[in-house]
Amino acid sequence: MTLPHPDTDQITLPNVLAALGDDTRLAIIGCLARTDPLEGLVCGQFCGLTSKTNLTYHVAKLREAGVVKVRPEGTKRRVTLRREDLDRRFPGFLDTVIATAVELPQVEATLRQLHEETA
Amino acid sequence: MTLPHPDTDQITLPNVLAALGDDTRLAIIGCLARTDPLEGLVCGQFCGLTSKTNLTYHVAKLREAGVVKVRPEGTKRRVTLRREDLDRRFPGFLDTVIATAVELPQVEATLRQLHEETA
DNA sequence: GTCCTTGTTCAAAATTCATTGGACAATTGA
DNA sequence: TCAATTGTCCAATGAATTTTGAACAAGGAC
Repeated sequence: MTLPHPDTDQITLPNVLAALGDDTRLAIIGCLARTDPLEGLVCGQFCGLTSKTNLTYHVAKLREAGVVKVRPEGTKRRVTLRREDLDRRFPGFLDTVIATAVELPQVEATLRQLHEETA
Repeated sequence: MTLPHPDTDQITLPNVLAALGDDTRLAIIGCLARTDPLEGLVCGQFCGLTSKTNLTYHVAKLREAGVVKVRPEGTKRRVTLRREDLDRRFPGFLDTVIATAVELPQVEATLRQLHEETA
């Protein structure tokens, strides 16, 4: 089962801005920006941010806006940033957002948690 | 009576994104981006977008987020983009937003209306 | 097969946001 | 002073968003 994603040229700025104008979702982006772009993260790794159910909701918002790609892997969902697509559509935009998003306290906390679990 | 504006370093990305993630407010930004940066526009000139009361609400949102400056001029309110402040805080961000915002249909319509009135 | 993990779905509740209308304040101009 | 212009304030409504919990599905490990 593949999830619906907008084509590159169907990504609109109002949608992207609305998707990013939320603390939880901005934190998700910040986390993704600080991990291997190809690897991404699976939903469960954001559990420090909010509940499982709520993550489903927020990740779907980001996916529908065209900000992230969600690829099923068994029972997991691998989430990656659509960097190239966003760069082509709104050159420079993602970089400036990321530059600030990576420093959000929620992002620090979530990533620290992940590191501890890995160790 | 001067209206409260956040200092440059108090402008936060979550607030700015939330402020811009709305069609009416994005249209206001688009209109401002296509007018003399020093002149700006007065609230009434956005009346094509929505009601007078509603404009007060949206312009206040933009002001509180640090996106625009609102300067009283008699009974009018002159609205200008805080270009330098936003550029210093999030380099490149405003440019990419504007590049898309200026082409919104609502912006075209509103500016056409203004031109007709002037003529 | 049976558990465990991961995430979804659904309906409900809570919260936030956007919009409206009426009354009003401030300034300008006649 | 009087009227017109411009915009604010307030309370209420409507709409959209976010959050929650319980039940469920799909896949992996055993």
